[in-house]
Amino acid sequence: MENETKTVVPNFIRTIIDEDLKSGKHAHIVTRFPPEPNGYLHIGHAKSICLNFGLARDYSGRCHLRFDDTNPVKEDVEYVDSILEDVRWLGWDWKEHLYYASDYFDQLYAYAELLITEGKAFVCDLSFDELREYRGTLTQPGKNSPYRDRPIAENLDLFRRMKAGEFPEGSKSLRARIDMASPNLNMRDPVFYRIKKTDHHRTGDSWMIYPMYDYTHCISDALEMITHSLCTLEFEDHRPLYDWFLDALPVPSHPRQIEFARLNLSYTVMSKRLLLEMVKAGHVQGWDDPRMPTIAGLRRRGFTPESIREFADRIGVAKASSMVDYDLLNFCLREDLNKCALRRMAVLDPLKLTITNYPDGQTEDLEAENNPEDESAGNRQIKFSKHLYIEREDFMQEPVKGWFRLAPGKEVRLKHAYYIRCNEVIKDADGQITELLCTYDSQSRGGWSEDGRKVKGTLHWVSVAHAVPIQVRLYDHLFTIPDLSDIPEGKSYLDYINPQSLKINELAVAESSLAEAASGEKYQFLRLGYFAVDPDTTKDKIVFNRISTLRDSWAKKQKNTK
RNA sequence: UGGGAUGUCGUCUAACGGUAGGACAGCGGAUUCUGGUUCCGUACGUGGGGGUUCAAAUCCUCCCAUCCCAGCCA
Repeated sequence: MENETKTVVPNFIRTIIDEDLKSGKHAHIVTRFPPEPNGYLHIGHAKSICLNFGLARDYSGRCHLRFDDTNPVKEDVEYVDSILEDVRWLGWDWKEHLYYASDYFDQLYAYAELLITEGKAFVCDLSFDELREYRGTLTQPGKNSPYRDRPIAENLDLFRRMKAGEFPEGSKSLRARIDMASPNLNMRDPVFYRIKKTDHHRTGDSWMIYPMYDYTHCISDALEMITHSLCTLEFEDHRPLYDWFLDALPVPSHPRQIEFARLNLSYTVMSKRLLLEMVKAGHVQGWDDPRMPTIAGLRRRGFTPESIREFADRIGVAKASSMVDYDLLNFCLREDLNKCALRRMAVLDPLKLTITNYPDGQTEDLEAENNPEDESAGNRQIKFSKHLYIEREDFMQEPVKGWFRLAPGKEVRLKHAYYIRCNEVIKDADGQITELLCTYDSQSRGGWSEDGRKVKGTLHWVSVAHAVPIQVRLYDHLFTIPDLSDIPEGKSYLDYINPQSLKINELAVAESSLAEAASGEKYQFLRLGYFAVDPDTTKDKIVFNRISTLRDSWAKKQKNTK
């Protein structure tokens, strides 16, 4: 990755960093990616990961990976593990800079006592409902809590007893003394410690109280000497609080929070809550279902880390909410795989084709390049014989204008093999085409002839005797509409799940070299698309996921003329 | 209707007072043993009204639209 020499496109965050470096405010930058381990990472997180780690790389700074694990009720080690794996898989290295907010619990607690001592925080006995009432509304100011002016000593005592587990959950909270009349609700004496008698996945049962995000995040950033703390737009309103805590405490630094727009991708959802729902309700088969926008899903589908990083670069970063076209992701995938995926032949919807003038029982080995974009990928042998399969779609009884695939009387090239001409069409009682009888030109071995004859159509094919049956999973968008944030009243995103998002093809056959295909390998099936071997693959059944199709200008043309 | 933010080709994103550029998508063409790739060409945009200025996407002003905020979630 260090070799990626690309022209960096400017953005507002780089502008800020450039200024901070130039002015001497910072000698080097420190960023961080701070996931909460309460779900799997998705491509929206990938944007943030690539942003933070990418900035650190480009500016020779560093990027921390820090788990924001302050709510044991929602968090789990399963998620910690998956996040670690996903970030690593994406190609990033946090080196020794792996942190957990829970590592700061002691320091955080000490700071809280300090805030109390300085009269900047108080223990409040208001219940959830009362608190909501006292908070006021968007247009009306809130009211001071009756406990707001408790003596410092009492606050301290109560807080210590909260810590000791003397009070039930919800009965007390620690709040900052700021301003109940603030137009910013976050500043209306926000709660920043609550009682939760839940075991934490790292600290076990040692804590009865847990600090909240607004308090924890800014201090964690400060302790780690983060210079630029990047987060999404919805935290803009929290920045005053971020700054308030840091101003109120003797922290070693005061990072700058900068907000950017989160990624929205067309035809999918990007909320952990919704994704979790999809998993739980069985609309998909798990977090790593190849239709999911999760890193795990994309990985299983066959997307490469390179393509996702490229995608993250290309979408850029700005403050305006936006929705990125899924086609850009496809483009990045194709761009990457075109360079490195080995070419193979497979037929998804086989139609039998017999070469009548080819010797019975003969088999030939034909030479085929593995990748026209990369000579070093070498060649392989493919088996040719009298009986073949071609794609049913590649034959048309009565060809339309512009058709240059197979049709009665027409000559086409079988890729890497021979020119053939179709002489006869065999149908069953229902009129279904069951077989094509063709003749081949033995002089065109390798798919080329000396006479300069123009044969425009080239088909992929598989020898019947050597065909390896495969299962192919064809995917489409998870949802039927591009913008899931724009759902009419009374409808749910569930109403827009695409029932066609997965089609399983059991008819497909592949050339013999694919018999040993191993999980995770990616190929281009000639003229069909990019495919990855799914982990469901067993010795008896090879399973391929279609990652994406190839561009298809013929299909496009047909669509346009209709 | 309080506060915070944002409006640039269909989409994403540059331009920071001086020719509105790039990418994806689109369209057209060339090359091609993948109707792939590659290459070339082409169309398309500053939310609106006022103002400042020789000059405005950029500065001022009014308006409009969209997004976020009333968890002891992050």
